[in-house]
Amino acid sequence: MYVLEVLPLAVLPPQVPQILSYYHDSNLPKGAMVEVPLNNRPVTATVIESYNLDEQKILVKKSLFQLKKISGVLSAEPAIAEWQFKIALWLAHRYMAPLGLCMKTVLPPFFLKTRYPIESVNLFTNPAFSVLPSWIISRAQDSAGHIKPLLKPEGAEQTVIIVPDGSYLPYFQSEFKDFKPVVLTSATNNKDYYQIWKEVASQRTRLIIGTRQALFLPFTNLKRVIVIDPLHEFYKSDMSPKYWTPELAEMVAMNHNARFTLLSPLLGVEAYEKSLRTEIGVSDAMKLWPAKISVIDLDAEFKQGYFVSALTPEARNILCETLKNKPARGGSGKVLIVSARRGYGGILLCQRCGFSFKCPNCDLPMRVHQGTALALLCHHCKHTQPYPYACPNCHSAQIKATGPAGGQKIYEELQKMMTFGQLDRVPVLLLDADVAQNQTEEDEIMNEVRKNGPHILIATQKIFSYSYDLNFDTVIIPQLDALAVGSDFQTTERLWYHLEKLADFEPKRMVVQTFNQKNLVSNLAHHDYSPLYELELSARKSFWYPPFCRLIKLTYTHSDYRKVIAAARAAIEKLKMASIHIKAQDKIKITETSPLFLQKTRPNGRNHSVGRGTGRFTYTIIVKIAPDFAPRDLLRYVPAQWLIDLDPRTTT
DNA sequence: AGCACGCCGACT
DNA sequence: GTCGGCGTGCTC
Repeated sequence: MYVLEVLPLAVLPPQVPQILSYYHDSNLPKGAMVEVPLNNRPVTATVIESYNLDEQKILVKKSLFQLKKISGVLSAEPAIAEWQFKIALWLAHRYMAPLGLCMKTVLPPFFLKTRYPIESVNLFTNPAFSVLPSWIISRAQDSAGHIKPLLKPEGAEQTVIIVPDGSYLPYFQSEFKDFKPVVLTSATNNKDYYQIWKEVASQRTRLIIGTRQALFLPFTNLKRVIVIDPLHEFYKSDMSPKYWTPELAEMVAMNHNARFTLLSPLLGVEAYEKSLRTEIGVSDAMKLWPAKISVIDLDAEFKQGYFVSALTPEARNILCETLKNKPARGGSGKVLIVSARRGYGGILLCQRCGFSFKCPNCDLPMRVHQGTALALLCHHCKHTQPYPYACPNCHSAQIKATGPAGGQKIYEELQKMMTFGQLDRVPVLLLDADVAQNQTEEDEIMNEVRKNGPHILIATQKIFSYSYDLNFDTVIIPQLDALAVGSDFQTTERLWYHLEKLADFEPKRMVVQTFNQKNLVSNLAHHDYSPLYELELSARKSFWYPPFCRLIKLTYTHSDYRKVIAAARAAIEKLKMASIHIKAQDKIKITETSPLFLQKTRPNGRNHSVGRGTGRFTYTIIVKIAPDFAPRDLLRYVPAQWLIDLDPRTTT
């Protein structure tokens, strides 16, 4: 009789051991696949270790519980390679995620459906995390031009280029077509995926371009890992394990002793800080801001009473000029207006009593939208209701929309200008989540924009994905401040990032309207970041934010308000006790927020049908820990059912 | 996370 | 009587 230590490919709660023991009548190698009974249901599992029961004299565990027999063998040969185990372990450890889930994340979608080649090349001869410089090029303009010198077409060396999402692919695919790249995305079907897998394993492929799952391919001679636009928010996985793709990419690069390169429009505060301490190479290919920037002070405009439309008179003039002077200046006459919001305008407020119109489901402010008529739409649950004509609280008719103008409002303003002959008639296009509900619709709009001749495109942040293969003569930001609303300690950094991304459109003119960021913009124009980083770092230091601490986001969701409060109290109490118990009070800070009412996201089984409301409450606890404190030591005490997000992207 | 078990209300 | 909703607890 043998005992198998197996890892079930299922989600096990963090406080339960992730590796379980079963009986089997024969020996099985690591990576073999079995089916085991887990809580009376069959689950696939992979063998981690097996030993002969007779040889193992000290089986203390045996007294604690009755071992069960495995219910079947799916593959007596290893189906999971050592390198896949290694990545899964790293993910589980780094992000405090269930190991079985991490294993599943690493495996290809055709796993157990088709036999696939198991890695035979002896990898990982290097000690983990050997010191290897990370190269950061803080300029993404002409990305392909920066990458090409790194690639060597001869030999069998492999390079992987990681992009945030599929919209980056056409540009890179065509730029590197001489290298015959294979492309892997979440849209790749199983058959193609399998083909790519085999080609990569046999070193027939030298260049792989893909989204994050390309990091799980069976590289055999990986020499370069390049991450495009590493500050992009899409790089944070929204499903557990919530890994940060550039970090995973760096781990993969280290395992293969490959050169690791980040290509970003902005270095970023944390990388800047890292570059002060370590030997990472930073190369900034961008010395001058390409555009002539006009900064317009919205405060002053407001005081003068001109502030009635999304575009100030100066912005309108520059817009008119761009369209008029296009042939003379040899430009394309294309204008991009970056709107912060979907829809028509901001939120609705009663001017008399201050009543604000909130979503009956979510308790979040409704946004003004323009359909066949003006209406209110909840951006969270899509609930819609007619535009009110009076305040339901005080019956006053003085209802006013406040907040930044949405794309629809800007569109309307431009149409008016054209009707009154203030602006040349050119096609005006709108790109936001309302107009482009799927990729096909988005492609249609973007193809229209790419056509020759002047266009005005009003777009939300969606447009940033196209910064590699699109140019605009003029870029207008009606309200810069609004691009970072809802952000937290990273607000300033996000604004720098957005501005630098806009520079990738290589505009000749840029108009930035802002309330609070006048100095920021003029500093950017000189492209002198060090003082900005130093200032930002000192702010982060005094408020104890990354990189001076690490953040952990804990969330609890339930439909019953009282349960959320009770769970939050209990969790906070437990964590505080624990930090005293492990004598780490000075390394841990626990921040509690107020519960937020949210629309339920998925109607899954239990836990949410108390009362007749459809909503769910979410409570967020932010824990700050010192960088040298091991998160595991505290997170052991987090009660079950709390979601753990280590190094979260946002704190809300 | 799933899924079984077990306890109280409606109904052929 | 028992069917089934849903709260509770466990996973070698």
